[in-house]
Amino acid sequence: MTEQSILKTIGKPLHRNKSEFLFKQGDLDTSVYVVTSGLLKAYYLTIDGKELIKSFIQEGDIIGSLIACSSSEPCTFNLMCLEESSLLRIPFTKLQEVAASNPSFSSFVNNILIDLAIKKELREFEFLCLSASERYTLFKQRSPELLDKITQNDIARYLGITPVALSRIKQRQISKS
Amino acid sequence: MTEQSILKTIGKPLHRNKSEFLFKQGDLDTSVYVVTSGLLKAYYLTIDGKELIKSFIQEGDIIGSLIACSSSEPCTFNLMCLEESSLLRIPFTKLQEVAASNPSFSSFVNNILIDLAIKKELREFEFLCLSASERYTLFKQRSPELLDKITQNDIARYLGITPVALSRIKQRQISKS
DNA sequence: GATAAGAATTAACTTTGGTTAAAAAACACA
DNA sequence: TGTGTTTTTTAACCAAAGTTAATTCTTATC
Repeated sequence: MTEQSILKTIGKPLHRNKSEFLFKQGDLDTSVYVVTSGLLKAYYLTIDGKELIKSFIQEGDIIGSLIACSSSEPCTFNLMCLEESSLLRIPFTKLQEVAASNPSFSSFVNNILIDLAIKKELREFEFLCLSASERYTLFKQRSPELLDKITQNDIARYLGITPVALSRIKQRQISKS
Repeated sequence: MTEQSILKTIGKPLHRNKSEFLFKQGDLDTSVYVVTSGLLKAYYLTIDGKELIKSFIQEGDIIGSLIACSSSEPCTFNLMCLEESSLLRIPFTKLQEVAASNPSFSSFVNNILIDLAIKKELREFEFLCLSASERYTLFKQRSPELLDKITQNDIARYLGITPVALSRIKQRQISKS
């Protein structure tokens, strides 16, 4: 049995329309979601109502609140569909159960965690070492498929700047090339 | 046998003086290091010679280049001692070997990875949602023990700003309180 | 204690990004 | 096609942070 087929066996199929949520900040959701199709965004809402985007989640990606899963605390971010999406919901405990009795599945979970940690390290690198303009260039290179699916507002909020600032950056980049 | 004693069994003890390196950017080091005592910094060096600090590593912490370990690519950062330090060096493959045959050690490794991913997520949150001044306040709250061990220059490079900017932030915080 | 080296502060100036508001452009859909 | 909504751009002004350089403070060492 492949890992993917195990996921299908233990996961419950879910469907959400555009703008619908899987969970919101403060919810207690200890599930992990595998995206079968569609597009989602994970984002923080600050006290003063500002939205900052953690990540975009596409087909094949896996998402969930690590903090909620590992210590049953409330989710610290929102998970919302940018497009109609199909997912599999898998309780984190179920994932641990299967991993405990199946070594190859355990190392599969391990690799997912390593990939996640690497992704977050890369993002740390980008915030530490790159300017907003450089981060935007990198985003265009790495995720060209997202450019026409996501609003510029959302790209800005993913890069950690305001939409106005991103618009200016684009102008600067055009005039300098 | 506890996980800690397994680590001691499979790890080679190492000792480094202040300013010495465990590895440098570009090295191919697929080991993981457990810090027995001392203090280290993991940092990036940009092409134009700027230093940006990923993390400070203290007693009990585990550090290594995830990218190097998981795909045998060169390390993307430097690991240097800020104080004389004792460590255990453990080849990543060895860690995987033991995990493959020992379920409880496997879930131990799993938890380390989850903790790492959570730490990096927190840092992402801070860069996305907080100002430099707020990040500095949080750093003081969370790591008061580091304040007198680390230069302000290094704190600034950890917060993603210049030492000059941090000095200004301190002034502003004093005059506003 | 004197001297040198490194760390932190301060100042002046520049660049980048935030804020607010208005205008233009793109999009949705009745 | 027309109307309303959302997105993007532009402008003006302000705040935060980078850069460079000079100065002061600290620390280490002889």
